[in-house]
Order: sequence, then C-alpha cells, then structure tokens
Amino acid sequence: MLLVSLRERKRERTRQAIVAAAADLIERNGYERTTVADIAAAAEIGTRTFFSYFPTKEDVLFPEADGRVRATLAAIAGRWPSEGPAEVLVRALREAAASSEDLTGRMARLRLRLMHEVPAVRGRGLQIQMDGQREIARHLAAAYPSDLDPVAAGALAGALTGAVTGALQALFDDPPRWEDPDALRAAIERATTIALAPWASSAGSPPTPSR
Amino acid sequence: MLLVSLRERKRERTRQAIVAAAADLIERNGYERTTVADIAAAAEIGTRTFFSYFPTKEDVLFPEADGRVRATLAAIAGRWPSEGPAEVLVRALREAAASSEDLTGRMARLRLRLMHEVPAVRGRGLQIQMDGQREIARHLAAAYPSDLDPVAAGALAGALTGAVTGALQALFDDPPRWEDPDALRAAIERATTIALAPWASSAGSPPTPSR
DNA sequence: ACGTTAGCTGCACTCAGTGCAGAACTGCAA
DNA sequence: TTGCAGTTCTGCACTGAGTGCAGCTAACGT
Repeated sequence: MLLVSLRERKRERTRQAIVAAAADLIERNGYERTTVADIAAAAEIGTRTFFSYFPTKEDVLFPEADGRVRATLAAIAGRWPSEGPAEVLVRALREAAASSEDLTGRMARLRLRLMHEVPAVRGRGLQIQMDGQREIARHLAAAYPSDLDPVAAGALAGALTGAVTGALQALFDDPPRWEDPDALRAAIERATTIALAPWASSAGSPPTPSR
Repeated sequence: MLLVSLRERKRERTRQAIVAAAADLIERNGYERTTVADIAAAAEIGTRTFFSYFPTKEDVLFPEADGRVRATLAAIAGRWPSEGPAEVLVRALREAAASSEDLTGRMARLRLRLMHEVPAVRGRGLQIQMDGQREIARHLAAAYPSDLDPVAAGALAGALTGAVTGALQALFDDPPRWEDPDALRAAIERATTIALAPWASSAGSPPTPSR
C-alpha cells in the first residue's frame, strides 16, 4: 500500500476520514438515522463527493477488501504439494483467524452488529461474501483440476463459508455476545470442523491439524 | 390456502395481479427500468398501495415462501428414528431438488436470472435464504438436543445450504441456460447431487465436536 | 340499515443515488 | 514562477424508493 503522489495520499486520508466519521455517527445515532449528508458533513466533504469514494451508503462499512479472501487465495497459491483442497481451506481460515483483527476491530464489531440488525447492511454483506466465495471456488478449481470440477469447488467453498456464517448467526441469535472474541473463534473453529468433516476423507491425504 | 371472506379473496387477486404485472414489465423492460409506479399502474392500483402488499420492490420477486425451507422443516418433523441430523438435511435437499416445480416456473426463472444480474435482488434473495437457514437450524437443534447445540446446528445447516448455493452459483456462472426449464431442472439436480455427495457417505455419524 | 373496521389512495416529505457542468486543485514542464 | 493538462470536488437539478398522514370507500357483523 505505497501511495506516492500527494493526490493519492490526500485521497486516502479523505477516505479514512469518511470511514471514521461514519463509524462515529452510526455508533452514536444508529444506521438509519445517519444520512450520507451527515457523514459527508462530518468528514468535511460535499455530499456528492461521498459517492465518488463509496458506491453506496452500505459500502462504507466494508472499506477493506476482505482480508480472509485474500489470505485464502494466497494459501491456495502457496499450497503444499500433498495438501488437499479441504486442508488448504482449513489452514487459510486458521491463519486468518489467528493473525487478523477482522473480528475484534472497532469497525468489524460495528459491522457484525449492523449485519444483524439492519437488513440493507446484511444484504450487502452477504453479497460481498458470495463474491469472495466465488473467487475462492474459481482458484480452488484451477488449483485442483483433477480433484474438483467447478461445481464441486463451488460446493466446497460454499460449505465452509456457509457453515461459518451459520454458526456466527446462531451465536448472535440467542444472547448476542458481541464482545467475546474467544467465543467467536471457538464458533468458527467448530463450524470449520463440521463443514469439512465429510470432505476430509475424499481429500487425498488425511488432515493433520497441528496445535 | 382457504380464503373465506370476500375481502381476503379480493386482496389475494390483487396480489396476484401485482406479481403478474411486475413479471411482465420486468421481463420486457428490465428490472431497473421498471418503476414501482409502472407496476402499480399496470396492476391498476395506486403507487402507495403497492407497499401495503410488498415491503420493498425486490420482494415482489419472492412472493411465495421458499419451498426448500418448508420441505426441510417437514423432513425434520417426520424424521426416521435412526436418522442423524445431516442425513435428514441431505434427504430433504435431494427431494426438494428432484421435485423442484418451484425452480422451473416463470417467476422462479426470472428470479434466478435477476439474482445474477441485479445486486439489489441478489442481496434480498440471500437475506431470505439466511432467514430460512436460521429457521432450519432452530428446528434441527430442537429435534436433536443431545447431538447439536444451537451453534453446531447453525453450522450444519449453513454448511449444507451453503454447499448447494455455492454449487448452483458455479453452475450459473458458466452456461446461463435460463430459457429451457427441463435443462434447468436437470442442471440444478446435478449440482445438488454433486454438492451433497460428500455428505452422503459420512452422514451416519454426525459430527459431535467436543471442545 | 347502520355503525365499525379494514383497505385504498393522494399528498407531501425524506433520503439514496446519478448526470452534468463548472470551479478548484495537483502534477508536470518550460 | 508560470502556464497547461488532467483529476477531483462540489452544487444543482433530477429520479425513484419508501413513509406518515388523513380522508375516503367498501366490506363486515349485527
């Protein structure tokens, strides 16, 4: 992320300002009661300019390209020779969960909460997730042409992300525990196990989850 | 679906008229270029009245509750005594794909196409799917209280529906054959079979991850 | 036949998002 | 430093989704 020109640095600073202003206002007043005009004013730009940074109001809540998707693609690209598709995905997910602030950052927590409470945000988030999943499936099919045809790769990627999403939904449904990163990690871990158990047998070499 | 009073019958007729008008106009002019006012005018109601039948424009494309969800809930309710949770879901999804009259109808085909082409429709569709998945998870957890806690049930339901959805997405990414209902149903069945194949063998021993 | 209630509709409004045209700014070179 | 070229910012006018309200019409129960 090396931004050389003044223009690019300035633009990036403005972008951050928009995101920060949006997070502040939405945390304080709620999503629906915060208008794009409010956010723009707080970030000291014109309302019109907001839409040259983010295509929709929802998108301001998803400012980084999904780190987990990038990590997964990297894991597929740098796979062990003996590693089966399911194992690659497990490894990618573990690494992402261990290293990233995806789950504990301020924006991430706000995003999780809003995905639960605001239909428009949930819809946008699910869309973005499907896009990532599709990308993962494509790379997976390309990396394991003899094991997986495109449809099977889609099923595998869908099973994993669907399991994680379903587990998190259940976790937040009952008594919403937003502030507990350990519960989050545990839920993801269990979802991974449940989703990939049926695939492990047909994946070539048996999974050897260290740790 | 027994509608006794005149009021209810009339309302149902109007509802059908709205759906039909929407399908016509959208098929002819596209989704974005069809306004709610157009649909209302074609159905011979006031624009305002549209929103007393459907909460948003997108919802007119999802007039019936998802048949797969209803079938799955029924399968859970009428489960074999020896059947594990994964087995029930696999059976329900297989049957739903086989007898998928609601996947080949006019509205269903239009919906499938628009879910691929129009972000707003895709977002709404994914939301509805998640709602159904949550419902399935709840019933599953209630039916197998000793095997599954809510989070595990969410993960399992998510894994299976995610697998099918991912497979269907991969399927539709490549050759969009929206015109031929028979080919469509065959393709959907094939994708479902592929998605569920890994679960078929190991479904006897449901995963019960301790922690 | 009559009061009650549910549904229909127009009106005025808010807000998201777009197209356009001009102003302001940055990058670069003379 | 100045001037030119390309980019970005911004106001303005507009479309379309969706809401709240108030008055009207039509079906309902008695």
